[in-house]
Amino acid sequence: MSRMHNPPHPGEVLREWMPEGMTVTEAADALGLSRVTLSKILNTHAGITADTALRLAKWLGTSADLWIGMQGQYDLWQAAKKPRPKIRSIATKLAA
Amino acid sequence: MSRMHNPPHPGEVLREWMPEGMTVTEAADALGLSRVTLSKILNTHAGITADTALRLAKWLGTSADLWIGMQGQYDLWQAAKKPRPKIRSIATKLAA
DNA sequence: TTAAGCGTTAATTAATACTTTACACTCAAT
DNA sequence: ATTGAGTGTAAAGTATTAATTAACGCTTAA
Repeated sequence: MSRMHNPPHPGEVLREWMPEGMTVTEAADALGLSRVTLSKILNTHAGITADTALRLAKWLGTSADLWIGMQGQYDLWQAAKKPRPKIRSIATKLAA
Repeated sequence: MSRMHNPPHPGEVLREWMPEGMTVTEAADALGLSRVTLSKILNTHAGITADTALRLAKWLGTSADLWIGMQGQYDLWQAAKKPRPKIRSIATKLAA
């Protein structure tokens, strides 16, 4: 099976997980990140690192996997948009 | 459920996928990467980027997901070893 | 003994995450 | 109307990391 298309930036999803009424400033403090860094993530201007995924997991009680996986899907989708040299499948070669 | 522990570096796994008798030089050519870059990956001295994952997928006929996911698990595991400030779970806070 | 293949290093370039500082904006409360 | 909190964003600096090419020394097979 192939993959979801146009996967969301993890920041968009994180938005939904943010506790009601909690400010970005408070959340950044809770996570031990700067306000700027968290703001960038929430506004899709920075990605989730493994370290950040672990912080989110602790904070929200999710798996770290969820966040790192989301970032991976997003990265893949973005990368797929860019040009890349044609690569011959090994199967094609073996069949030849 | 939690996650596999000590997940392999993607390079180790890639080793197993390398077609019998194919040289590193040939594989690097097929992937459009330099020999140095592929060698580093295979010897666990560099990671798999989204771009590289897409190349491997094309070449080997796997999903790109497989490779990016493996890298994510590896990164997570490595990051988990490093010290990180204690983070209070939101659940704890809500319970308070 | 040559040539191929390999691992590795070095030097360089390019992204990208993170920090702090700073500025301008909105909005609610006084 | 002015303050203050919260926000988004930009700039400047640090650090990490993936990629390149060039080069070296090693091993192995022809």
